[in-house]
Amino acid sequence: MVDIDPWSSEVSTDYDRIIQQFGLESMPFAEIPNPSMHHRRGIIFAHRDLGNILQAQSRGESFGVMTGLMPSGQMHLGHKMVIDQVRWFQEQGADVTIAVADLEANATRGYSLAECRKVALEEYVANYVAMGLDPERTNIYFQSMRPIVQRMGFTLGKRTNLSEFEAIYGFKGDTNLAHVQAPLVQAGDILHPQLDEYGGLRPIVVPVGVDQDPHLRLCRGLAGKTNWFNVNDRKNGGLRITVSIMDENQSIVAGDKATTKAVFEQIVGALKGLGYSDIMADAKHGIVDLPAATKSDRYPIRMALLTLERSMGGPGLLQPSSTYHRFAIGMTGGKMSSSMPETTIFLNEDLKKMEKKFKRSFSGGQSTVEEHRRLGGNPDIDVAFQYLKFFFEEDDAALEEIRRGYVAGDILSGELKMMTVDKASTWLTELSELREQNAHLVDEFLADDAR
RNA sequence: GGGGGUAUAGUAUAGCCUGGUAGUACUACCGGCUCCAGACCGGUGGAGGGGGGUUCGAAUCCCUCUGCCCCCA
Repeated sequence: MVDIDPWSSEVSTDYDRIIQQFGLESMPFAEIPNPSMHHRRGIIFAHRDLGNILQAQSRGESFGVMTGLMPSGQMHLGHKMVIDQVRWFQEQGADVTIAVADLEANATRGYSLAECRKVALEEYVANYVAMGLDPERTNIYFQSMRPIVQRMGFTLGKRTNLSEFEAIYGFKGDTNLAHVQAPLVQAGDILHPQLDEYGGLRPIVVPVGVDQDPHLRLCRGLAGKTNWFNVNDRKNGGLRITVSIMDENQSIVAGDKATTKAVFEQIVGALKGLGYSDIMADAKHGIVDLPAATKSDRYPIRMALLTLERSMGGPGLLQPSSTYHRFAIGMTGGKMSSSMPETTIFLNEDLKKMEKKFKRSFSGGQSTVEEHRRLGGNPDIDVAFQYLKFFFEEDDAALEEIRRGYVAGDILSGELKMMTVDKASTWLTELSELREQNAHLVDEFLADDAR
């Protein structure tokens, strides 16, 4: 995990470094249809394989968005950011799957499953309802009630080992094994929506903060290792498909010569459907070349091969896509953390408490009025401004006007705080009303196996 | 299977040997300063894992359970 220095005004370079370090891709802002506030403001700054999602969407094919919740503690603004993104994907046509990590909360935090359920419904789902997710296309399930995710975690565990966990998570000999199981079950959570019973093969995107990337890297690695067919760049241009022979599929894809030949005929058959005229299959060397294929062809090719793999009895799992958002600064200027209530605002926060928190929040103002008028404030480190930017001011022009006013010294820090408090009050009040009004919908969000 | 260590406030820790007011730092909260916050100054909260024993009195000594750490096999 990379520490993100909240004091730094050179935030963008930090995030550039993260993109480098984590091997992420920058957000292709120009290609995002109907960009949200988070996209426009660069809050969502990177992704992995988002192209899969965008391609599926532009072709009118199905795609999904996945997230999870730990049913402990209260929902706060940090959670809102993720749900806003989930809702955006839903508005773009995604189906939504939400995992309640009750097994994990039970094993690592000592909550009973009954408590988990209560917290999940009353604290989390109630807010999802209020934040406008569509119950028709949202499925919330409990890990404990969907055994397939545990089974998948078990199976996927074959593709990794303790050394990798040590490297990714810093686990050591003293690590409780419940913490070792959790990421595997989580991989099951992320991948299982692709199963035929849960919507079938389609790209799934997981919006997260960068601190969650290790989970996704693991999950992508695990999924990739189960694939029977590889798609790689070909030296002379185009793409090359090779067959990955392992214990599980040896008898199916690599028996005698006749079997191998038949497999390659099937690969060619699957690719023909995509309209390539030049398919160079070489069963003897175990390769199929597509000289004319381009980078953007990877996705349809991959999907065709996964479909073929499934028809042959393989798991046919597509690596999940992901997007990465910046973290909002904590109220006190440091990190926002649910274990430190003074650093964030809860979605059911009392308005007076909220106001108090803003009044106490770190500012980017100067020491005296005179200095402030002369030098202006620094919105990059000013909590009130950052909260308008991340959460409460949807209007870009209005936000920019406030920013200019603050930088110019026309708006004092105290004034900016009051503006933010007003906005936050309105939002929290509306959210609370919506929670009440729509409480009856909570049940409709639950998957059949969660009722 | 055997042996050793450890458990103190939200966090990090002192005190235990030699029983007698649980101390410190950060955090939190309140006040001052400040347009506000921070910094700074002043103040206020909050704690010995569970059970049992010894004792007038136990964080401290003993037993035990539980959690965590380590060593040997």
